Amino acid sequence: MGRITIKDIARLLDVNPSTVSRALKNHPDISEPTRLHIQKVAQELGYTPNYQAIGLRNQKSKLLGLIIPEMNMFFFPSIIRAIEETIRQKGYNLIVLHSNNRLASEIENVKICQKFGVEGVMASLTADTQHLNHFQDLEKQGIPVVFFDRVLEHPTSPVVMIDDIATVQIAIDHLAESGRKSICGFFGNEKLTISKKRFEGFKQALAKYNMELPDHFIRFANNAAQAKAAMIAILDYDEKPDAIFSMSDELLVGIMQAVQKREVKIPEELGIVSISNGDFPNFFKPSITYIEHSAAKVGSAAANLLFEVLENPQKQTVSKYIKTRLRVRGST
Amino acid sequence: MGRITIKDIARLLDVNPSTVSRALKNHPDISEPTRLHIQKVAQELGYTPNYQAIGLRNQKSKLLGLIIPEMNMFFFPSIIRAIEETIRQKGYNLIVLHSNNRLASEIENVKICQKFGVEGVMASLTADTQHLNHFQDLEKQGIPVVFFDRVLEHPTSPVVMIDDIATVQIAIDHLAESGRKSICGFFGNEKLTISKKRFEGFKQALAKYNMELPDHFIRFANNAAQAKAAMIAILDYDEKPDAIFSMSDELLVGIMQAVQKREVKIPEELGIVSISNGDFPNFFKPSITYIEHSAAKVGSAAANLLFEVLENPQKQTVSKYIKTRLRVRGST
DNA sequence: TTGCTAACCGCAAACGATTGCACAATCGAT
DNA sequence: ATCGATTGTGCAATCGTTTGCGGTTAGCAA
Repeated sequence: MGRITIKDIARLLDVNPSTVSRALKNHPDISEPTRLHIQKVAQELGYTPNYQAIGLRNQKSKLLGLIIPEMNMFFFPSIIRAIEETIRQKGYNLIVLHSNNRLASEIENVKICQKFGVEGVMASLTADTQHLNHFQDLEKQGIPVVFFDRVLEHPTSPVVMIDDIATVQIAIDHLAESGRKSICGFFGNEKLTISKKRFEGFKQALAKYNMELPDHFIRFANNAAQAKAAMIAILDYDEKPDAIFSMSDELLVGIMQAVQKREVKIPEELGIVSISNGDFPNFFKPSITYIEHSAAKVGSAAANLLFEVLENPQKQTVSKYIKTRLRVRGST
Repeated sequence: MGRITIKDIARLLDVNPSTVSRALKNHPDISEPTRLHIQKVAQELGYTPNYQAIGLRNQKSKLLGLIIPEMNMFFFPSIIRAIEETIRQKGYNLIVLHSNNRLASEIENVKICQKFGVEGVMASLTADTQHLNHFQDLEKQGIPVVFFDRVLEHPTSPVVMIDDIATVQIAIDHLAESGRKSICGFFGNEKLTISKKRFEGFKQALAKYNMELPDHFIRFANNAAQAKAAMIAILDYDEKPDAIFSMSDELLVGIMQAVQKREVKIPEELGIVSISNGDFPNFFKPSITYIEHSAAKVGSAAANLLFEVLENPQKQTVSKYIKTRLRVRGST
């Protein structure tokens, strides 16, 4: 008792499958009575088009691939939500692949995209990804790729990201203007380009205010637990910072665990600013001042950019920078 | 300059596509030299099997569908991670569909599963889902469905969930044993079966200890913001509870925002217990005591159950209850 | 040489849907 | 009445892969 096919309908109505196909897509060749009749029967039988067959015939799949470095609670749920919403309006669906922070998985995920014949790919890279050879295979086959957030320095494809340098600058400006003089910076995996860039912005911003930057005020952490440990160490030093900059929600969570553990007074003893999607800063008391880095905007921009490339394959598509914005809360 | 197909290889080597196909899958009919040669060439050319064609021919897709009511940060990232990991070992991939808490989207998502020819579906329902007609269409076509977490009372398919009554009992036992006498309960959308069941368990557990339950100590909230508002209202009453039970991480977050805002002393003035996946309780100070409801376990159990049904289509497969466990932290 | 069996490979149909083309029927115009 | 155009439908190939069946060799025994 399998699914109803066009062939089944054709046999039942004693017409040719081609007639059914045309009737179902309102092809003008089919007379109105025939068309309506076929559509009614198809409806009654619960006909559902077979995307595998359609895809094979038309060489498209109505599928896009999304490759993310890991499935965590911080950034990617919002990203996925935004991408889904954007592409569904155009009749596309998403196959989400997580790389578990491993390059080997990422390479495998690209292969999976190929096998399923996705028409385009959006990707955010693992920390270990140092080249894009595996993605070049895709582009050789005419499958466009858009990178977002965790990208490489010189990608061959368009990219969606924030202006890291400027964003960090906003954060440090804010801290400096509110009188902070000794700022400690938390960054993600140091192999990631966004970590490097934000760190670069951090150094530039501090230089602007002639602030010193002791080595132990620069912390690279791969996850919340490492951030927590690093933050505890900092709080146990004699020479304490009077402000913290965090480049992500994940690090912020670790930092705040340490802050709560050591019962540091925020903002009196310590000011805190984080780059954030906007949810986690509200989970703490006081709320954390943040630079809004909207995952939703990144997601929809990536999807729209991908469609641009799909619709104008020849045209050189440029990268897109998402605006960030300071949201002052109670931590500064 | 499209992708390399079996036909391309066959033409190049002047053999029949069937020979290439058999060679690539180590069919014994093909002699070793031929087989090795074909495999080498396929490798060099970067041949990637076309799942659309394979699926069409073999009537399978190597795709499973996952339908979730919404893409939030609380439960579903872990679920997705666990399911992915489980099914990938068997060579399957996942297409994740979110219903945005709308029944219409859920119905559409089922249709999408059909179109893509998924071999099975795992689903968690929206609050508005009151019947499973749309899923019965799937099962009529021989596509098994496994429901998890947000399920209906009498599903026709196997279900993965926790023993709601017993789980809440554990929580209340713990609160009662630590001397709490006046417990306020927070529950999710009241149309959800899990909300109803956990509320039922809550009432039973309180009755066991002869505790009273004023109406305003029962709160149904659809999200963290509603939980926060409700919690603030409770803290502003004259008659305050001495403990809070929360049925999910999402509600816990709202509750804690209110607690922090009103600067309630935890656990002195108020004890808190939540059902939780285990991450969020650590984000607060003190850490929140919770009943561990492992999303990872639910996810892998759902995937394994689905495979059981796929591998033994005739056998009646039974539902599975995931064990929960009390984790005492600082809030009680 | 004949007969027989393996070993190896090709042929062709099939999965479901689409589409260029051919063809039959109808209609209007001359 | 004949021609031409228009309308409506069928035929058949195609997408990439799989697989039952058949056929061609080689090898061996009688």
